[in-house]
Amino acid sequence: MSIMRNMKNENEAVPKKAIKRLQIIQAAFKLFTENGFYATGVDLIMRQAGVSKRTMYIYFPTKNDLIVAVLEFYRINYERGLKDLLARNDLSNREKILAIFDDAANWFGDAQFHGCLAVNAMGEFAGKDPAIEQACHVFKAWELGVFDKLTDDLQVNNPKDLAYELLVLLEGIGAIAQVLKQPCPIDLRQMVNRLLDSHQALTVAVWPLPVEQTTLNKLIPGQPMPPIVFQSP
Amino acid sequence: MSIMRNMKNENEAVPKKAIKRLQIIQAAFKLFTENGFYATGVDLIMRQAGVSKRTMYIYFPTKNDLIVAVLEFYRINYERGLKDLLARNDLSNREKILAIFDDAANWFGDAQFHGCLAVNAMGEFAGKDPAIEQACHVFKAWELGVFDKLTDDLQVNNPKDLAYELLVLLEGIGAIAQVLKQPCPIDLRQMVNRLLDSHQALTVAVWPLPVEQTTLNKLIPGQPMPPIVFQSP
DNA sequence: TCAAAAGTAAACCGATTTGTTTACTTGCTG
DNA sequence: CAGCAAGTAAACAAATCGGTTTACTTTTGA
Repeated sequence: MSIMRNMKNENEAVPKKAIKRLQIIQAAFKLFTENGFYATGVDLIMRQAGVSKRTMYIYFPTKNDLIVAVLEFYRINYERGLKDLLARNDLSNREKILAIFDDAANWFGDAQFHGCLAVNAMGEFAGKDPAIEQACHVFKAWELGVFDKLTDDLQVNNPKDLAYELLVLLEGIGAIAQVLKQPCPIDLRQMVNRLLDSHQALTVAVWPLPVEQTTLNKLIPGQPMPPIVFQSP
Repeated sequence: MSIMRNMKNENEAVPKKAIKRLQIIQAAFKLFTENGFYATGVDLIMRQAGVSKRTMYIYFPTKNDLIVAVLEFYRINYERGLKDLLARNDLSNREKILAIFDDAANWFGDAQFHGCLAVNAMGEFAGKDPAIEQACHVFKAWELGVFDKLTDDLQVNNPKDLAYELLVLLEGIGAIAQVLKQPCPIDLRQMVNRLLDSHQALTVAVWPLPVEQTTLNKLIPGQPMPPIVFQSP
């Protein structure tokens, strides 16, 4: 069970007032994910949530308000799912990054995977509802921020760039999985490892032997060489 | 002007019968791209196409039939835009790949960029209309095929994997651009080059200096070393 | 205990949706 | 030039949309 599919039911221990609100959001989240936003009517949402339409419109005066709340829930749910992993101190940052991709690959491989909700929302509301656009932006910026925190104390020259490129991989894998609906044919861990290596170490492929020592010396004059990493071709 | 935004007007020299059809498809393509599928009504499409509703429903019995035709047009339009580039014999395959990403970066950087139409369509119709799903699948499989052709006579171990990973980059960059609406902060050519290098050459990062010649020799015992490539860190 | 708060169920509203039909006009071609 | 194919414009239909309102019931807390 991947993080994003694991919707924890902590409806207890929460102010009772907020329970109804959460019921609505969770039902709407499921329906929006599976059927899209425009295609999901409010009548169906209220029926699935077990809530009257009047109550719904007290908590969310418009459907778009509900959509914004669902996108915030989407992010908070993901954040909570990652919390334990990110807090572990027995894992290196590289291992945490790899774990994120392992989990994502598991999620994307689900036949029920319908793509990133924020991307889908942009496809339907870009240029039409600023609040929804903003919520999508916040989600994606948060994702980038997760990788930022994991790369900034890594020994790399441009941790921000590395974080962005990791997000590129994550989004790319997801988008393709959403459309092709086939198991990802590549070794994702290997791809991530290679990306990390290419940032963490000065990478040089050599041919033919013998390589002159002077060639290696002038790669980055005056700078210490980064760690040695071997990669299979 | 990127390939995907350049909608050639070859309405002349085409059977007059098909002109109306193309008018409808082009208008629908623009509206679906900018406003989404569900949110775009057929009345607006027919008005923008300068065509009566009756004519529209003769060419496309249902709105979803039109959507399928638009997705096919989306692919054919892209294919035609790439044709000249792919046919050039003064460019290496690596240069053609880089040119595709240059063009895509230009396209994604447009403030009017609304993401890949096939991905957006899946977000709205996944699990609801098999014909639309199929059209999206065909589009993405075609994109993968373009990279397949460009990598299979490259000197790499797993050209299919490389092609898939190139598509991952393309999709990832696009999805992030769609949501964040910010200029891509990374050096895309460098990222692509590094990916190609990592497949084309045995890559090894070295530290610390001096590196012993024997270290290099034992990388892959008995196998010839691949070509030398220097990459900036 | 009792009144306010919060919830339900369902009718209702006007606007909009896809899709159909009718009456009329244009344009090509034998 | 006659006639048919193909087009337009607009009214129309049935369903559904987001959202409101009304009448009634349940829950809750001082």
